[in-house]
Formats: sequence, structure tokens, C-alpha cells
Amino acid sequence: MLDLAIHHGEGPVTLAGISESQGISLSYLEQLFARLKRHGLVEGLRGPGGGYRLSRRPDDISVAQVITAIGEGIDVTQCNGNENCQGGERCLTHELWTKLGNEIYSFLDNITLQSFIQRDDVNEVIRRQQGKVEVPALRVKESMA
Amino acid sequence: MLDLAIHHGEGPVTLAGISESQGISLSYLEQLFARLKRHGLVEGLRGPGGGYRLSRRPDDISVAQVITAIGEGIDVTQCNGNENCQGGERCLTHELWTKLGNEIYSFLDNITLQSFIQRDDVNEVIRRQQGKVEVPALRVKESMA
DNA sequence: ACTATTCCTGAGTATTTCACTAGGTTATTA
DNA sequence: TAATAACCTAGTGAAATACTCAGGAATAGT
Repeated sequence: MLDLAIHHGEGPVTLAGISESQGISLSYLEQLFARLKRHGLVEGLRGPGGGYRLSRRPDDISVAQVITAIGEGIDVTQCNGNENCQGGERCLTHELWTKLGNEIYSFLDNITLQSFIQRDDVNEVIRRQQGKVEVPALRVKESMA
Repeated sequence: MLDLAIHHGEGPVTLAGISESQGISLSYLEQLFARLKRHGLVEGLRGPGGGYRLSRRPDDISVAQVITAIGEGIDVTQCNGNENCQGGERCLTHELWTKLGNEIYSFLDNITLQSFIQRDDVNEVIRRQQGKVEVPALRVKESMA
């Protein structure tokens, strides 16, 4: 997603390119981007010259939204929020985990792709790797693709 | 741990009792409490009338400490904080996950067992459980029955 | 001393999730 | 038509989680 954010406005980015530069298998990328597309974060363009691009501007997509799309939701509770943790009823700590989940979401929701690639430590790596490789090789945690 | 906090100052609580009231298997509880003991959060008393009790006061034990003891540390990074996430170097998102981990710890560290059992929603569940399950405060001996 | 209770320990198991592989099909462009 | 690239479905290996099982060791009451 950071890769797409960097090339935002320059035309679609192919999964094959991301796969090669980042060492993530094409098939796995396809599965991840299928979820991202399902959640409306990216759109795919088929055929030669195609690829993926962000559906919205990089400053309108938060890390929380990416995580949510890929993980199909952030949930810290055992019962997936169904409150049937303990014999059909709420367990003692249900409210705690729910609040923690909200805290985590708020934290990650305040970080957009745009703000992320503008961070000093991130930008430094991007520039360094653009100097080495023709197609910028971003090395990102897989789940953030 | 909440069970122990509730009965703090009333003598040790048996794992068998917790097992029954919380629906957690005895063997599993024994493993969990072994870790809690290893981290100095509880102490065990063997023999009849024994059980576990908190090593410190309930307002001096945070949820973060319990989680840390049981999970052997909170870590959100792939590399367990070793910064070798990607080919021996820190991955781009390393700092993000580290900060998130700190956020989570801070949140959970501000909740003590004492403050937890005083919450309204928790108290409600406690009362409901005590209504359902008989709490073996003092068991009638067979010779007296 | 005997016995019931309770903690303590190690080894094994079932289930789930994660990251990934394999092998296709469909749409678009040159 | 042929190449390209998204799209789709199923399966796999490793690892973590949440247990079970089978004992052993300390302690209190009889």
C-alpha cells in the first residue's frame, strides 16, 4: 500500500513488480489485494498496462483501514464481539478487550499512508532504495503490503 | 487473577475453584499460574487449605503485568524487537509497531486489578457468577455431614 | 504414619491462524 | 491472436494457542 501511495498519480502498479521487488509471492499478493479491493481501498485494472492503484488519496487512507481490510477487522475479544465469551454470556474482561481494540484502532487510524511515507525514518529508506533499484524496492511488513 | 483480587485477604484461592467458576481447565490454569508465579505476581501454598494468593496488593498489579507474565511479553513486531525484520535490517514499519506496542502496554498498565474489579460492568458479571456457582468458602467436612 | 488435598511439572494433542504455493480463468491491449 | 495482468479456488507447512494426560511433591488433618 505504501508502494501504491508513493506512485499515486503515476498510473497503476503491477503486483508482479511488487512481488519481484519485495520478495512477496505473487499469489499471496493477489489474495491480499483481493481483500483490499473488497474493502474499496484499491481498484484493479486488467490487461497490459494494468495493475492496482489507490481508490482514494493517500491522505484519506489510514493504516487502520488497511489492517481492517486485510485482517477483516480488528478484534481483540475471544468472542468476536458477540459477548458469548463465557457460556453464552459476557466474560469478566469483555469490556476491557473491546476498549483496547478501540484504542488500537484510534492509534492506527491517525496514521495515513501519506503521513507515513513522509516520516523521516521511512523517507530515508525510500530515498536510499530508489538510488539503488530502478523500481523502488520497499521492504514492508507483509501484512501491510 | 481477578478471582484472587476479589478474595484478597481472605486466604488462598484454589485453582479447582477458579476452574469451576471461570470454565478454564485445571491443568491449563496450573500452567498459567506457574508463569504468574515465575514472574512474582502470585504465591502458591500447598496442601489442604492451600491455593494461590496475590504476592502484592491488587492496586499494585496491572493488567499489563499479568499479560506480560502469561504471554511472556507484549510484542507487536515480527522480529520480537530485534530489528532484523527484513534481511538483518529494520523494516519500514518497525517503528510503527514498536510505538503501537508501547501504546497498548500503557493502556493496560493503567488498569490495576483493584480498579478493574471496581468497574460497574465487571461487578455485574461477578455478581451474576456468584449467583450461579456456589463459591466454596468453607466446605463442610464429611465427618460433620 | 496415612491420606486427602493442592500445587507443581513435563509431555503430548487438537485447533486455528499465517504466510504461502499451485493451478487455473477472465478481461484488456497491441 | 497472443501477451499481459488481474482474478479465483483450493491446498500446504509451520507456528501459536489452548488445551489434555499422567504423574510427582509438599502439606494439613486424622
